[in-house]
Amino acid sequence: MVRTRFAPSPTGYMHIGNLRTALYAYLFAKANNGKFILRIEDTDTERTVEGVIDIIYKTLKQAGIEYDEGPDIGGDYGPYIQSQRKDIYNHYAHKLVETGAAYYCFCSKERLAQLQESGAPKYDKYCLRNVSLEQARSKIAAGEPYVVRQNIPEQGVSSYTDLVFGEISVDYKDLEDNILLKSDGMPTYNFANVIDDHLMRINYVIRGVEYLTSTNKYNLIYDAFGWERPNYIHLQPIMKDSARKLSKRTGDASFEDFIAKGYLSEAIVNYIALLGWSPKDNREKLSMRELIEAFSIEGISKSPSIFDEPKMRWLNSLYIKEMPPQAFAKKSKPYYDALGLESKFDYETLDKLLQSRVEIMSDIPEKLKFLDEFDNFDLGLFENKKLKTDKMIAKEVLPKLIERLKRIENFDNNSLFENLKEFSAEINLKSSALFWIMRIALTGAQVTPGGATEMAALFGKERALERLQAAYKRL
RNA sequence: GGCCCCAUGGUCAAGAGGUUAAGACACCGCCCUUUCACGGCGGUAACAGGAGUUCGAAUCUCCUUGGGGUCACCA
Repeated sequence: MVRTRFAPSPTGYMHIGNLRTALYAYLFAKANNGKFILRIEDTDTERTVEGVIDIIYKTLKQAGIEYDEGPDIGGDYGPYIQSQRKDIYNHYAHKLVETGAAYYCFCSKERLAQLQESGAPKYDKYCLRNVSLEQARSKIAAGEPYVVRQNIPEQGVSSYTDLVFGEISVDYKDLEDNILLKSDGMPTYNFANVIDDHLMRINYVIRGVEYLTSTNKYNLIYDAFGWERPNYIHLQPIMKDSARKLSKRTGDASFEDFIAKGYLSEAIVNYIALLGWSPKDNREKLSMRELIEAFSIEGISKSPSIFDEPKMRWLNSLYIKEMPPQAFAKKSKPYYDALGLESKFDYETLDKLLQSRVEIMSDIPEKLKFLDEFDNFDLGLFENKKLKTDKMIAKEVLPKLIERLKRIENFDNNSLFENLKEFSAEINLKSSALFWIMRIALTGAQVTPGGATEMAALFGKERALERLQAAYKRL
């Protein structure tokens, strides 16, 4: 049974890179009928931010990434919050010391700082060499603060096979005796991840490349306990540009920012799935179901990928177009309300016009700008070289058009269109030219979410005539 | 700087010794058309550089260059 996990530390908002890591771990588990576990890594009490755990729950839920075990839903291997597992880490830390794979260290921060200043490349194993286990135990019994350090062999090479990068070997001399258990009794990531992954039966560890090299150290701990090492899948980061990682700190959008911007969660998930992984076929648009079916390690990229919002926009527009009208209505309403359109316009009509033209929901205000920016539009817009229209022709046509419209009862798009098409023949003007003039006079905008008759229908007879008259007056 | 990793168009990416080097986004053009959008058709654009190996290299090896990661009582 494949078991993967997503193990965020609750230190800030969930950004796109984190979400993608969670997504891949989820997809891999589900692609193999396995389990996906959520674990909260809050061992750094300083950096832990209140309330972030809820954001994590919420974001995963919203993104459709369902975990089988986790803090809020339980499971057989809990607790799933590291700060609640302190005793477990302590137990194993002392056990590890007994095996010789770790040792107690009493060095002060000052000595450590001095060591570093003196140019030492890493910790010098002072306490391993100068403090016997018995001495250490009595110091601890006496209440002296201590940490537990990993005892990295002084010679040799460590290696393992990453499922995407292949064999990764590192010389032990390039590895440091990192702290496993801090003086506050909390474990560091270096220790907790191993203990928990083993205890929680995680057999595929999927995480960022920043752990690619240090995984060699973690394997030493598995070995010391006689535990089976998991499989590893390391992921390159998502970049803002070729030099910078995407990060909340540099003001890059988080999942919820994109949601707020009017992206659909399905589109975001779809897009980030494709950033660093590709299916064997050419599909670009995949549902969660399809992602699960298509996901495989071979498709994972070995190089970082740059986040490209225009492509996500395009994907989003695909999802918007296929939304049921009611779903679109639900999303568009807040935007209409914010523009103060309530009771002025028929939302259903607006929806029909906009659903195929909007890429992300927040495009709506821009697309509807012509509704209130009308009075002083540029009269030069009447000029259209291809259709051979200009102000003069508009001035000539508009009064006739107004008279004609006055006599039309049905102000729905189709009736208007048929009627005015005939009208254009009667006055001997190309229908496209007539519609151009009419649309400009009606909206004052070069670009509108629909043609002349659609705009007229949107305004309704009374307001359409008012606008046409106002435009005529200015000519 | 030491160590580890990576390198195909502007971006995402197929490609695993022999291809006219896919496809998508973006961009440009044409068509459709009551504007715009959608849709359809087409176009511009890439194997970082240099040595090898080989009959043959985007694919294998080495070097250079560029980029990323890592060297915390952070994860």
